[in-house]
Amino acid sequence: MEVVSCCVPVTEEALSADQARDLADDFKVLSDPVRLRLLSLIASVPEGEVCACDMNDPLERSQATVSHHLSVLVKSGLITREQRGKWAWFRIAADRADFVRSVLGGQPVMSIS
Amino acid sequence: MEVVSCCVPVTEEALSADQARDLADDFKVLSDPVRLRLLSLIASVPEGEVCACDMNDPLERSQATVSHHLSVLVKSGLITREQRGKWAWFRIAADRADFVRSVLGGQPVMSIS
DNA sequence: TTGTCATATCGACGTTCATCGAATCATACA
DNA sequence: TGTATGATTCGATGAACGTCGATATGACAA
Repeated sequence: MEVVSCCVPVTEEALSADQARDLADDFKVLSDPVRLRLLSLIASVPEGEVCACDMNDPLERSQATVSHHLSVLVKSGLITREQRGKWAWFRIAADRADFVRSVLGGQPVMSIS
Repeated sequence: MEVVSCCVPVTEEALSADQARDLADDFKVLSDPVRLRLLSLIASVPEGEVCACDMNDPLERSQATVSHHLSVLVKSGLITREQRGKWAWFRIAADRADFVRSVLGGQPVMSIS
């Protein structure tokens, strides 16, 4: 990083419009309280996975709404979905566990992408 | 952390409804591409601060829109505003510089709050 | 005071999105 | 097959929010 004036800039270069749009989309996934609670619910169980059937009641939302938010989380890559028999099981994506921990727990971590 | 089963949970406890709402509000600030570009613009200049008058053209938004987003960023505590003469100058809040760097640049950082 | 310029606020509009009931799809079991 | 149950998709509705033109505010200059 080249310092051309009195201060060291916080970042090296400004974001392009495309970069900003992609980054904003990432944050949009995390900007809904129901999605954060779903993420948190899955992240906190010792078994490492939760059945969709166990996520309706605690969140006080309809089954359709919970299913919608779960699909957004799956699409974003933060959680994975596995069908076993007639139940769907969800777990934190292995490669995003550190990131999820930081988002939910406030511990040091790596960047969003 | 107590491990009661086969695996170590990603997080210790699930979020409450209130915690989730507060956290979602934080992420909402970052979920708009114009706000991310403003943040990025301010963070990338060696001088450490940018006049509002220099942020309309590059973003291709009206003066009213840019002003609106700047006020959202100020309200969130990510940037500060200083009036000097008839110009308003904005800089990254000193205590959030590390966080902003991580959001924009993808380097290791601390949590959002 | 008067005028001009920079910025913030107001009011309105359109889009996005969270939500839910209903319909549909998929799986298990009789 | 047929029925029951879990889960997703569809369609509609209302709220939140990004956007901008117009207006207001506040500061400097003449």
